[in-house]
Amino acid sequence: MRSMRMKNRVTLKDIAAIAGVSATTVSLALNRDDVLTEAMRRRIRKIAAETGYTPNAAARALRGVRTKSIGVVINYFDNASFKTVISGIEEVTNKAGVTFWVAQTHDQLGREEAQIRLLAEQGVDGIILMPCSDAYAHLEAAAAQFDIPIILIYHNFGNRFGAVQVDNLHGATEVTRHLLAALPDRPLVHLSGLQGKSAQRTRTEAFCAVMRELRPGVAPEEAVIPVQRLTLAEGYRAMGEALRRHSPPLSVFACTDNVALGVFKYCRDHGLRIPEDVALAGFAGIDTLEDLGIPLTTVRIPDHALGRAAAERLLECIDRPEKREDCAVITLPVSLIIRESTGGGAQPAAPA
Amino acid sequence: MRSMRMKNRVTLKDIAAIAGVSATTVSLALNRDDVLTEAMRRRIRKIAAETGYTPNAAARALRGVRTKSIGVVINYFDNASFKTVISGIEEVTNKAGVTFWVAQTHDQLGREEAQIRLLAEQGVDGIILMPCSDAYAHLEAAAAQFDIPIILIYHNFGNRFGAVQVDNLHGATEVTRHLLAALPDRPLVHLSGLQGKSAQRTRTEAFCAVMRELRPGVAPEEAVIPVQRLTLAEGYRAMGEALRRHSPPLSVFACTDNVALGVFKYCRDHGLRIPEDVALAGFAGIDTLEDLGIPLTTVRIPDHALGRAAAERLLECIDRPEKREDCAVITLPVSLIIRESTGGGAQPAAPA
DNA sequence: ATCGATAATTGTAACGTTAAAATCATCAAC
DNA sequence: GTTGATGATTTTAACGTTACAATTATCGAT
Repeated sequence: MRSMRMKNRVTLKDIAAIAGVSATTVSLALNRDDVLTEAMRRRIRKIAAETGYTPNAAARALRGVRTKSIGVVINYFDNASFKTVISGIEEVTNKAGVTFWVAQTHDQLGREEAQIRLLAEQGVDGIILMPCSDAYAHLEAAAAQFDIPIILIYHNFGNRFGAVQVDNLHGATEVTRHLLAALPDRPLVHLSGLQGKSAQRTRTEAFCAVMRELRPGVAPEEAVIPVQRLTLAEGYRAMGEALRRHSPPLSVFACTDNVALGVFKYCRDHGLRIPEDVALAGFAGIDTLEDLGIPLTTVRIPDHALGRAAAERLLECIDRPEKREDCAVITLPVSLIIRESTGGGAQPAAPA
Repeated sequence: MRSMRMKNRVTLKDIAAIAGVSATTVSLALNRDDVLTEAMRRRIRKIAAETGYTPNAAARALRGVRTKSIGVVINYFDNASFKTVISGIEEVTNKAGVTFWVAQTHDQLGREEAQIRLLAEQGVDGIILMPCSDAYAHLEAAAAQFDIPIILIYHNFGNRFGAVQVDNLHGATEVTRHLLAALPDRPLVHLSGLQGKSAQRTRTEAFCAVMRELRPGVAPEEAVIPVQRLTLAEGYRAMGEALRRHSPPLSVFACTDNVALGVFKYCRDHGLRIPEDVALAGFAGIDTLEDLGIPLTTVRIPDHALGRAAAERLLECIDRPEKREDCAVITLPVSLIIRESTGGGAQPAAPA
């Protein structure tokens, strides 16, 4: 029993033989509701169910039919936003009977290109991509060659591709204003990500704009300390750098919660109190931090809604090819969450 | 230029036409090194590269050729182990030129079944599965119907499937012994996961065995407090339950780091000090906790090696079908990490 | 030059599905 | 009871690739 391998998947032809009809009839019975006799359709579907028939996706794809699958490409599987975006995507695709494949790029252009290509070769109907840089030539090539739509998330390339992002401008402006207002007497530095991607660039620019407005005495560039990657370790390193420029008390705006965690650790290791010695804010709230007792002021971004929006747009582009010309960039709102790392709820975000 | 969609992917036949040879020759040139003239092979490969040819995966799969892709199915994308297992898998598959698709089951049997089926239909050569229960009928069915191997991770179904797991018995025994030795005067409870899966069952059994040996006065069952899911919230709830049975000081062995985090939070919220009032140990170390300043005693499990081992075994089964009969369960060693949540490094694990 | 043997290349068929065209059945209307 | 029209079903062909059998080219030995 166990060793009996039924190597041969049951196929349309098999069912056709059992039912005494043609393969086409079986195909029609299984895929259409408007064409065969009710009785015939039911009879064939019953046989299909009993024999455990499953359509051969390869044959379908070869025939040029939708595979009802999409690809999702992100930088790292352990990106803090990943699980939430994915759940948003899943919500939409599940409802539409579409499955998705996930791949990671390690934030390397070569891998991004390879993964996109692989997904396309596997016959996905479209791709949701968190790009690792501003480069897009390979994306245009792939989209054209395989004739599939690509929707970007978190970043945008001007209006070259459809994209869903968050309001980095507003978020970073708010955080910066908050830090300056809450602790007007302290120097403020910004631990800033590499400027190769739109989201990071926008945050940094917003920071500089607010600084120019409210701290006219300081050259904003002086207050920007670059981190090479958005990691805890880099945040730790950059915080050391910051303290070489300013002695506490000090305010810090980290471009990412992950980077902010590096600052937390640095302070713990060096006996600096938050917020007394170092006021700290992050960005792109890791929502588990609160439960872990890490009260970080941050900007919460709507990862779930972003995933939903991206999936909805992609499915629309797949169904209606004319929609692919629409390269609008959707920007979702963000919200400032004030916690103890910047002095606690002293300044409510809005009157109750 | 941009609007020019070259709907037609270049195919073997196209290259054949350009080169003035047959499609078969092109296929040979691209896939084999031992059959054509060196010159011919080079000439054709050059054309293929220039035209941007990519093989049609669907056609290959239909022909019954390996797709060089495998499926990885886990419970949740935000499972703390996920990113590390995946990186282990990726290391092996990358080297072999194999890609993988990832899917999640939400720990629901129905979804597990559906995802496996979908992956199989897409033509993967094999599947690595973190099962959501002890049920395996659907797995045997899928493995037989699609003639693909399945390797389990983290859990095992006796010797019915090849599996790679960690030494839960040893790990749980060590933690329990450590807690009893470090704090001999306190009551000890175990927050225990649902017993439907082998890993959780083994941990609970190990706990009970040690208790029977070293605390003969207590019925081990009395010391077991079940959690319904392996979440922080459930850990929080269960901790309340524990404190209804025993007043502090108390020792707690949580079946999972996630559950232990719930205990941490409970203690923070209720003014209980760790380890003074509550000594706490977890399992399956979340390696970021240390950096976050959460000094949890735990059992570190080798997620990366586990991913590697599973991928290696799967690829072997794919290449050599006779290996599929080998349903051995590989058990990887674990290590006890002692931190402050059980009183710190007072008891070194082994003499230096 | 012719034959044999070996290497290089090609033609054919098939994988499972479905769009489109073709055939067949049914039945109302004259 | 033949005609037309409508609906149900089938035949044919094709998607791109590769295993296999068949063919053709090459070249050394006679």
